[in-house]
Amino acid sequence: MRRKVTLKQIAKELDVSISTVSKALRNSVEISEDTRQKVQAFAKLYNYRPNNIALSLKNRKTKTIGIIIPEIVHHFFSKVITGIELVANSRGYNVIVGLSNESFDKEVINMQMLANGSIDGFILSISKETLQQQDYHHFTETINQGMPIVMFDRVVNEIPCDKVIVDDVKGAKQAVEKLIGNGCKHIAIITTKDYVSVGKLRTQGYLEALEDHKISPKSSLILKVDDKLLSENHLEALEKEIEQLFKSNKNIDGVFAVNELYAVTAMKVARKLGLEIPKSLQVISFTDGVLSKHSTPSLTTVSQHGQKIGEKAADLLINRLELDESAEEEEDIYETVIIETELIERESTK
Amino acid sequence: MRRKVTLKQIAKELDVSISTVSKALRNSVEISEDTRQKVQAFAKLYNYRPNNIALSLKNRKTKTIGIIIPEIVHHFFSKVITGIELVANSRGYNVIVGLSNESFDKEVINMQMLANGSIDGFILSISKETLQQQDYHHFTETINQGMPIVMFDRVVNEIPCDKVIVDDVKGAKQAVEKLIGNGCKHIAIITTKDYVSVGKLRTQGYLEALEDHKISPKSSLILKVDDKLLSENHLEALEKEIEQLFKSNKNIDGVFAVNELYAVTAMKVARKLGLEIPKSLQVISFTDGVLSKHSTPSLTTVSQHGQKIGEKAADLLINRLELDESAEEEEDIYETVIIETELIERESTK
DNA sequence: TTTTAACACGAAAACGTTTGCGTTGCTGAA
DNA sequence: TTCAGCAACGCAAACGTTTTCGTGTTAAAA
Repeated sequence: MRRKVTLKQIAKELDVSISTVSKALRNSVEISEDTRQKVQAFAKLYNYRPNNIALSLKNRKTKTIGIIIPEIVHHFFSKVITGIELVANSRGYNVIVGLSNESFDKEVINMQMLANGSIDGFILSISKETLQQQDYHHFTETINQGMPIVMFDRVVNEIPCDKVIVDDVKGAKQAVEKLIGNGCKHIAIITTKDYVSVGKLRTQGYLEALEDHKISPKSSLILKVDDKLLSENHLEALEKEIEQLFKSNKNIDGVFAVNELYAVTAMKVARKLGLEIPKSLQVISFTDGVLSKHSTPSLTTVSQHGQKIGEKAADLLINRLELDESAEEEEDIYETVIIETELIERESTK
Repeated sequence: MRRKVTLKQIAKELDVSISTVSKALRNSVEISEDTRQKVQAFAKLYNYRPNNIALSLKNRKTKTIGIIIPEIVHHFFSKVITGIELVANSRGYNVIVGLSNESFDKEVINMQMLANGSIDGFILSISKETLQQQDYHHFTETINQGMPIVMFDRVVNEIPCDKVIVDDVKGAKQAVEKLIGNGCKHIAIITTKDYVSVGKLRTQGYLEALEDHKISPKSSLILKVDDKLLSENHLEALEKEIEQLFKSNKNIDGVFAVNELYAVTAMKVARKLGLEIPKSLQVISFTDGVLSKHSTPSLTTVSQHGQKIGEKAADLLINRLELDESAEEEEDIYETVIIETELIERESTK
């Protein structure tokens, strides 16, 4: 087993100085053609690669991006990561992942673990607990220390950083308008509690669509599900809540759900109650994931283009990183990019 | 904006040497109570954290694990990452992710990017292209350089490293035996081409189960789907193939699919052909993901316990890393851990 | 022959730590 | 008074790079 070879070892072996080796490998004109070739041949033979850590220390940049997300077993987030990784890699960056597991503490700890030199900047989506507690000091602190952050999807406006979001209001509105256009008169929404910003915004879109079409919203048609029910272990409880919704509102002919799980569960319950989809009940869901495509009937969804979000976020971050480099003067002008949603029609609507 | 503070700055500010600061912060007895407190107070005030990169360089270890997987938008792989991240974090390690996208070249490049000092060891699952080309030099080379690798799920025996796998043969066999026990007489399998090791093994389990029950396998009941059809864009082609299978074998009463997508697609086709599940057709799938849980009917599956696989892999790797440390003498005894599969019964079987 | 310039290379600093060891200054004992 | 011994601290090396600034040699120009 031969350990990784260093400049020093090459230098010793060839009886030249470390600097000569370094320069020879970087094709410096200072080095004679002769030694240059000797060094390069030797380096290739021993498969020399510069030590990344040493470079990071010297350059004071790691060419690594830190990602903090609530969970990874989630179609949307993994799509975003795919996008980030794609552009990061093509621009010579690595990607290091931390999971907050929707917990404030883990979010803070994860950020601290990474902020001490391991990475050049963050791309993150805020955990629910953090949103609930509204404690954002760990974000502002890292930003103050000169480490840029790009937030996506779950963002908060107060924090000075670039953001990539979808227009949740607009996307939801379009979905509900689709239902209205398809003849639905009594449209229910299955959403989350309000502290989840995206849930709140999608609810707002729902309300705006109704309002625009002179339909007065009924609070009994708005089901705000507790987040605990999102975990896969509380399916029955979720089903119960939704069943209750249908039973106390027999005339529901359209459902807008803020995520796939709510939608497929609603379809399941509806089918149990004898409703036919899309004949007597039409369903649209936010978030275009695997479930939508393969459920029966397949779901009409509002696609968020997770991968595109990731790509854009990575581009924003790397741009800022490499801009800092040249013009050390940082303009505190932050961008908020809105990725357009897209209504993907499938079998759950007419 | 105050940049990250270093030992040097603290030293200068307090008019002591760098070593004094370092020792004071680490509570060395060499330092007087007085200065120790002064230093610690100052450090806390300025929120000093040792620079990870500098530590990595000095200690020649990064406390970071590199993961290379074919894709991340995949329930199984993201579950594995969750597991890895869980134990890695609890043991003080970070996790850096590279996606091979099932490509040999990207796998090699990704490994090279990380192997140059950025990480202490790899956890990986081999890309399909690599399996097809059977070119494993990048694995053996990194191992030769003293960087341990743990492989999971898609492994190859020739490579000297720890491995975490599920018993694909046994899992598949149990599934098929379940179908047989439930009265199925004509059981089809929908699998992949043989170079995908897990596909091959699961097929083997299928055959063994049949053999054990004196059922002679019929080649017409074995559908080996081309991988290209796994990508979400070739759904119709996949459906066609499966439809063909059903049409040329009208008596099929059981289907064992090596992944969820094949299974739900099979159910979809079957339903279209007028087959009732599970009455006239029972379906079991390998890989317990989101689809299984939420499809209609929900799928009976062979769960691989992805998270547990990740946890075990991380433990193996970190154990080896921290063993190297003390007893530099490495025993080349590698472990292959088998995570038991579990048959999760749902609505697609009687 | 002497000066100059090009050429080829080496020494050393720097990035931020940790740590073994050397160096002060002082106290107490001989 | 002298010296051992201790307390408290600083020096310097090391991790592996890159890069600036020498420095020595040689050949060409004066």
